[in-house]
Amino acid sequence: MATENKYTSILLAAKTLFWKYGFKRVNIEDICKQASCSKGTFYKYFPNKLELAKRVFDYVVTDSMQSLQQILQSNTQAHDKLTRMLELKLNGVHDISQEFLADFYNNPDVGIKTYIEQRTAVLSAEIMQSFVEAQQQGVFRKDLNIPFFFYISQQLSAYMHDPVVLSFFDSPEKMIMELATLLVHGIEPDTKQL
Amino acid sequence: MATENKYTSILLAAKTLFWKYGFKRVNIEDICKQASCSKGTFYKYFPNKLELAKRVFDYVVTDSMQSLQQILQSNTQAHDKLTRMLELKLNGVHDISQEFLADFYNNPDVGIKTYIEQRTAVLSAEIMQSFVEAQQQGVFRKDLNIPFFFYISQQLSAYMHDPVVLSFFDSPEKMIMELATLLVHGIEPDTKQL
DNA sequence: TTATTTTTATACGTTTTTCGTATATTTGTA
DNA sequence: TACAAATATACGAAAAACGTATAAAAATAA
Repeated sequence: MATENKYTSILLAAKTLFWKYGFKRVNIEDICKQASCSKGTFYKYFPNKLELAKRVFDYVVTDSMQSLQQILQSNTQAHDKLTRMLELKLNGVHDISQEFLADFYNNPDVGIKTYIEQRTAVLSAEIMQSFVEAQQQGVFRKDLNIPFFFYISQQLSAYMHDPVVLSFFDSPEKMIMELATLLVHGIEPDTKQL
Repeated sequence: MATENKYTSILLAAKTLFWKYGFKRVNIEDICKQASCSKGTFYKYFPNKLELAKRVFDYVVTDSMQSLQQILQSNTQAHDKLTRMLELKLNGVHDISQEFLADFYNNPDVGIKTYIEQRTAVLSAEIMQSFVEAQQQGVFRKDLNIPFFFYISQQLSAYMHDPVVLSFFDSPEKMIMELATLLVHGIEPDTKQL
């Protein structure tokens, strides 16, 4: 209970700092300070910073994956699903600090490169599967090219932080709405029927 | 010419990195990389990181001060001036990375604390003087308490990054407009006349 | 071109920071 | 009171950053 909380608070503290400053700019004592724990407690739960980063990475990936599943399986319109998906990327996996990924990825540790590649591959496969299942349930039109759509929506969501793009809208939320509306006209089963 | 450009590019690179990560998280080679120069060139123009930070601090302060002067002396309504002033703080001095200031300020270097205090005192005096002059030119009502108003507007602008406050508005820009409008009703010479 | 200056790349010894471990003390809890 | 968990702190070892020096490369001027 209490240990679970300590563990989680370290995980969350690390996530916050890694997202903000990247991997190599953050040291263990920064994390301890943020998590309000001592160094001893940290090393009780995590062997080192790299392992911590792996678990943070896993945590975020798993968390985002669950959120995505929930969205896809929720009983709402495609438009609403899409809106929430785009919002999810804004705060989730896709928004992983570039520095964090770069630092993490460029680590001389031999295993880390393949680790991320495998983990990412599994995640992509799972996401794709979720889309396929949602498609089978009639969320998207039957002949929609899922991988293509997934790629396009990812590319578009990258623009969400672009100041120039954002300047076209009153708020990021409105941009997301616009984007969702735009995409839905191509994927909504009610509008486009075979 | 070229030396001026190199010097400036280092200054701007340092500003960017300090704003993003704070003082102590950034090292010389990060700055060199960002400024596309070698370590040798860096040490040609700057004796060390602390002196660099001082000059960055000076640069930003001077730059913001000039912008403020321009705004106060521009031929526009008080409302417009105020809007632009609040926007200025959003991107300028007031928005100096908290980490940067904290790191910078907490530096064990003996001189740094008094340095910032003096520099800030001078800046405050100059800003106050600018306000007084603007008041004499009829920008604000004659009996407005300038120091009080300055303090209040600074306090309010601190809220501009508060997510909760921002949630009341569609965009930060709208919040600034609201805030300016709110304040103007108390300071606009046309509305409130003796 | 040649001479001069500027910049780069890199190696280096020194200092500082960070790592990970260990231990005594304090805190919270059956 | 006993026991487990967390803290604070000290420590040596490893890594990173500092600041200097120098030779090669690039840019600039005569």
